[in-house]
Amino acid sequence: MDTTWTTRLRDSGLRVTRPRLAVLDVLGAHPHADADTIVTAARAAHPTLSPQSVYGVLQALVTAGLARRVEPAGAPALFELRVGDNHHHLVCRACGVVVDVDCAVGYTPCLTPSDASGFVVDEAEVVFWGFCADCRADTAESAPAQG
Amino acid sequence: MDTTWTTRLRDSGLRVTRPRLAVLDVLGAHPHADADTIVTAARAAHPTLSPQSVYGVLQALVTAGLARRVEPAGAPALFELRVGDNHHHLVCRACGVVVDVDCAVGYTPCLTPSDASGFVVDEAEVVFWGFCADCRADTAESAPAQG
DNA sequence: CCGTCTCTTTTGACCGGATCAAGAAAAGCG
DNA sequence: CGCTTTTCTTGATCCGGTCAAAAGAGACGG
Repeated sequence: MDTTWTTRLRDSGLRVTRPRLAVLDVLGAHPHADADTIVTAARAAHPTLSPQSVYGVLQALVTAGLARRVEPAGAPALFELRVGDNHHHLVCRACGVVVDVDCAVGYTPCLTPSDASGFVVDEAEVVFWGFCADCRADTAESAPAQG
Repeated sequence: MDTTWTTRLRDSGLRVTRPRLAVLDVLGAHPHADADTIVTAARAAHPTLSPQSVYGVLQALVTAGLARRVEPAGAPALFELRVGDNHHHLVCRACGVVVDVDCAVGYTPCLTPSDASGFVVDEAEVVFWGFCADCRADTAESAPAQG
């Protein structure tokens, strides 16, 4: 995979460095990792890696279009490598786990709001909130009824 | 309006206090205000109001279902009074202005992801990102092409 | 293969938004 | 009016993330 990442970094005009390869490798293994998780996991490959370096790497990757930043409300930012496809996220209110989902109707039904109010919309970000199978079982007796 | 708020607070089991009425009044005038804006504006009616008090009031309102908290990525949390209807938001990447939009198809087309992966979904949060009419005019020559 | 330049990483301080905890004040009720 | 409970105030604290300067490593030319 390092070969692939090397190519992709070069194609994006970015230098190939150990911190970047380490972060990319972690993102490949953890599809929705937050910065702290990335730091911890990436240190397996690069023990002296600092949190700030990871922030720098992530920002470079996002700017280059190699990674995408997702910020669920009330949670630290997550990073993922799947870019370019219009997929969305399913977030568990209890454990915070994030799962990718394709848009409900196949193409992009939500990309056109009923009234754009003069806006030029370039992205529709959809977050489905709920409870995953595991947490639903755990909290079956005290499920909050919302909305 | 105070009369209405008084009734709604009582109906929700909350005591009627000046800070709460002040915050509700501000939310009525600013449909998508952040905490800082609320503090500043509410001080017109209650000069000694502290930021922490506003946070407390907002949390109480959200818990009681009188207000809703919205957290666009990269921006401080916003609060709005429109609750219960399944409306979404249009956010300008340049100036940050937020506009309400009804869901594209009238009812809730996005509430059912194609594959829920065992999740029980209770809310679909949709954020449309783009540029508002004013900012589109301002940045017409350097519009970023994304996605 | 080495020197040089530029981009990255590292280190450290710093910032804003938000939360937590304890005492003072006010709302609600009899 | 006085009591009880909720709420507001005050202050400290936490966390994720950013900013700036200096050390280090990648990439290109010789």
